[in-house]
Amino acid sequence: MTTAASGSPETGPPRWVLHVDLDQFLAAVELRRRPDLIGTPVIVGGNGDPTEARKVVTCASYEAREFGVHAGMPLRAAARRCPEATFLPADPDAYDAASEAVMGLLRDLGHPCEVWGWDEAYLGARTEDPVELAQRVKTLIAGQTGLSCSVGISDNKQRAKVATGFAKPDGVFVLTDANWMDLMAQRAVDALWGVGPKTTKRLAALGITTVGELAAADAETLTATFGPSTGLWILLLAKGGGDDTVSSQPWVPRSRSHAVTFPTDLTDRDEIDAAVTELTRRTLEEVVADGRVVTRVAVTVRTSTFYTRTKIRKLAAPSTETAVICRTALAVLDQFDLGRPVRLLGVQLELQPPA
DNA sequence: GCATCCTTGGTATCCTCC
DNA sequence: GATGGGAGGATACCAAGG
Repeated sequence: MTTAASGSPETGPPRWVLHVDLDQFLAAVELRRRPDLIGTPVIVGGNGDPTEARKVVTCASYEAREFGVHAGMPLRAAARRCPEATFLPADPDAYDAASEAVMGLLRDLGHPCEVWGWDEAYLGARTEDPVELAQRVKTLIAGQTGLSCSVGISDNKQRAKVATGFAKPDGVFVLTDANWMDLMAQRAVDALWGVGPKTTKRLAALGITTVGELAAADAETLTATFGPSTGLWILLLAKGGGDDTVSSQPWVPRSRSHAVTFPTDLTDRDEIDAAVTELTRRTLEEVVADGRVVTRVAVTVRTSTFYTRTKIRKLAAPSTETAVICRTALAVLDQFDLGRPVRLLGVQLELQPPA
């Protein structure tokens, strides 16, 4: 190791950020209980029926990806590309359990551990040998759970996440100031974590298409285009910077929501009302089970033309009362012009911070 | 009493990620 | 010709209040 991570005191080992990412997580959990499918294309999504309309791929095994199948693709399209694949329904309980087993192992390592969803976590560690730690993590997870993971190593979360991309599958990769520009300068800006298709397009309008060009861009131009916060943030990302905090504090959700895309569009107002009421009740039950209290109620409507809008209303006072919250949801729904068939309805409950 | 500036709260939308 | 579901942060705009 030639380059020390930042943030270390004058004495003691440097501080590193390790991004641990489970490989093809949902598919891997399925393969663990269906070893006969190892080495074959497996596609997880919907209810496991590849002819099901309006459902998409949640996770594709590496073998399925070779056919061009990827997350977010309609199941029917996936079936056309890879008819020999095994299609499996999503099993959230199994993924919850597998994820918790892995995160428990990571927390027990004694380093700050920040969990990011089902299949990712960051470790903050002071060590002279982060690669050894990464290998130890991989061995531990594989031995205890049978799951493989990749580990990206850097001095901040964003760059560690990019490093994981170089590590996949089942590898370890170190990305620091020493090799950042060599590896990233010629890549398109959307190689940066946090730069998506919209930002890529707006940057292209400024004549910026690569990470190197973005890193050399004028800060004032960027802030004028993207605002003071986002403009400086993407400039920092391009230079290899990012957020170097790793917190073990448990994640506290700010909201809870559910949405459904209907197999056929709804046109009957009573049916629409009933669907919003059902979504509200289901979401509220989960909120109450978590001991949380609702402050605002949002309703999302997507019409048959894919026109999607959200409206939101603050409650007169924080509440967990079903009648109050359902009434509010229906009142918000009432603000929409429901002249077109409804494809999707969603309800989001915003929550009071816990005391 | 009126105009102006600043702050804050509320809402809507955009963008990104897994 | 097809576009799921869940979540969070940033930005923009408007209205109200000081």
